[in-house]
Amino acid sequence: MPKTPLQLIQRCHSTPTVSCSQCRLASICLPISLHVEDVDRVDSIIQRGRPLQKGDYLYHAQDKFHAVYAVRSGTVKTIASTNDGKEQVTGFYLPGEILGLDGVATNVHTNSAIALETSAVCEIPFDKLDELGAHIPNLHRHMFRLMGREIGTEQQLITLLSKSNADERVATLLLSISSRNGRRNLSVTSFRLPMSRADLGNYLGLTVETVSRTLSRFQKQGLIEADKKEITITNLDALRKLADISLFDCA
Amino acid sequence: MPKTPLQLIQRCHSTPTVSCSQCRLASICLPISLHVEDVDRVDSIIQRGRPLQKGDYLYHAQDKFHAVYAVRSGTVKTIASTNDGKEQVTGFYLPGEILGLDGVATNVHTNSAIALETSAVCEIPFDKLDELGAHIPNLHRHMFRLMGREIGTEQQLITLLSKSNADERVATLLLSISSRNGRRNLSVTSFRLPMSRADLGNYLGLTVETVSRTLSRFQKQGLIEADKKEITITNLDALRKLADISLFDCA
DNA sequence: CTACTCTCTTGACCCACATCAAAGCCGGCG
DNA sequence: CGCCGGCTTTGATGTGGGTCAAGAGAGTAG
Repeated sequence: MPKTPLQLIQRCHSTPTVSCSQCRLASICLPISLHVEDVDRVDSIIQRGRPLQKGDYLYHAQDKFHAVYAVRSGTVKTIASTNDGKEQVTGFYLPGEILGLDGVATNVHTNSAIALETSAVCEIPFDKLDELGAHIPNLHRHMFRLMGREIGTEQQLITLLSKSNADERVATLLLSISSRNGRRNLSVTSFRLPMSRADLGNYLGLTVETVSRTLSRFQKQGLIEADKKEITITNLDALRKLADISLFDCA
Repeated sequence: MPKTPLQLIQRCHSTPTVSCSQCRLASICLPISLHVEDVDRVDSIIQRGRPLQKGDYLYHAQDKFHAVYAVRSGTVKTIASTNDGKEQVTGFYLPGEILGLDGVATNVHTNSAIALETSAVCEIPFDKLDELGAHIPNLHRHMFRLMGREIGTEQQLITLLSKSNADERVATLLLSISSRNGRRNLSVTSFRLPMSRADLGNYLGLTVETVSRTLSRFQKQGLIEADKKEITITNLDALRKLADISLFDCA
């Protein structure tokens, strides 16, 4: 039975076509191959969620956990709240990425997920996915990889927060967003930062002011051009030299 | 078929007896019940590793991933190295805890694991565990919980690193180690910090000096008594008030 | 016993980033 | 149009914790 190379589906996903009417799990997750009929089986349990507007909650902390979510378009952030009311942005999720894996441990979401802009999200019931795994041998391993990747990403963020200064943090995040947009190795590349300076700062453990200042300085130094949320990386090598820790580049 | 309540095995684990000659997975992981024969099946794939001396590596970063490890006695730390040679302590693992889940995503460990003192560790081949899951329905879900817990723990550390000052960080860690030692709600409790001040600081994103100063001040304020690595919490409530973020208390 | 090393503690100083403050920019709406 | 509220930028000032330096213990080897 022929395998479905990921490349194909992924291309379909990054430039959506009519035929790609449903999210395809295989295209969202890590690069392994599934049998064609398995891809279909997996896809059949995926629900297309209603579109999210900016500020809409996908789920709240304390909600019962029943599904993970794949971002089709737009951007979603996850935040965790501490006892004393502080909020920590724990992740940004771009198209093709999976969120909602918090909650697997306790069956309750520990984060809230909020759309940063108009977004489309697919819902993947976790129990059904788990059941399907009994018939599709690779699927469980696949899900483990998914969670393992989340662990890896978080460890890199921990290192970043623990060991880096403001320049390194901001540079790292710019490179991360850029490469997750598929602009991995272009020497000059521009993209949109979908989140506010406040969200950026919160995620990176910095204040709004520091983020803003750092971006301004990067611009003066000719590393980037920044117009509000539109960013152009003009000196990739210099930016890379700043960001010794590569966030999200693991897999 | 009767279920094996976790309580029983766990008690066996925390005060090892002759009959508990092998680590029992069920006793190490999250509180779910397995059928008795399933517990045996799972245990049958577990290898008892050779004892580790202080400073010994359990595995190195870049090693091929083939197993996760359960700490039976002693303490193990995991560290991640950045491109430019900095090292980040990503976790401390006490008896009954599982490490090695980094590497699930890429089949290569991204951390190194090092014994902080003489330690005994069991090796659980991941592939075999995964295979067993086909016969033991709960097992896969169990492993998901395990990884989900790791994700939760890391998110709490991220919040701690991003939002807290030195006092909060140190207080949080003390409470975490204390409760993981089983001294959860005793108003006066003492325990041993198995890691050096340097490791503590590295983990918490602080310098050795700051850790030392903070502990000294806690002592002056009557929150704790500290004699080198021996710690006694003398004012639990005050310490709790400092540490708004509860590390490792999720599950 | 001394000498050496490693870890921990304490003090003095300094700097990166937080905080406080103010002004610019932009979109929405009456 | 002009007003208002949110987001961003920039400047001025303050401070928590990093850095540097010097001892103090404690363990180990000789």
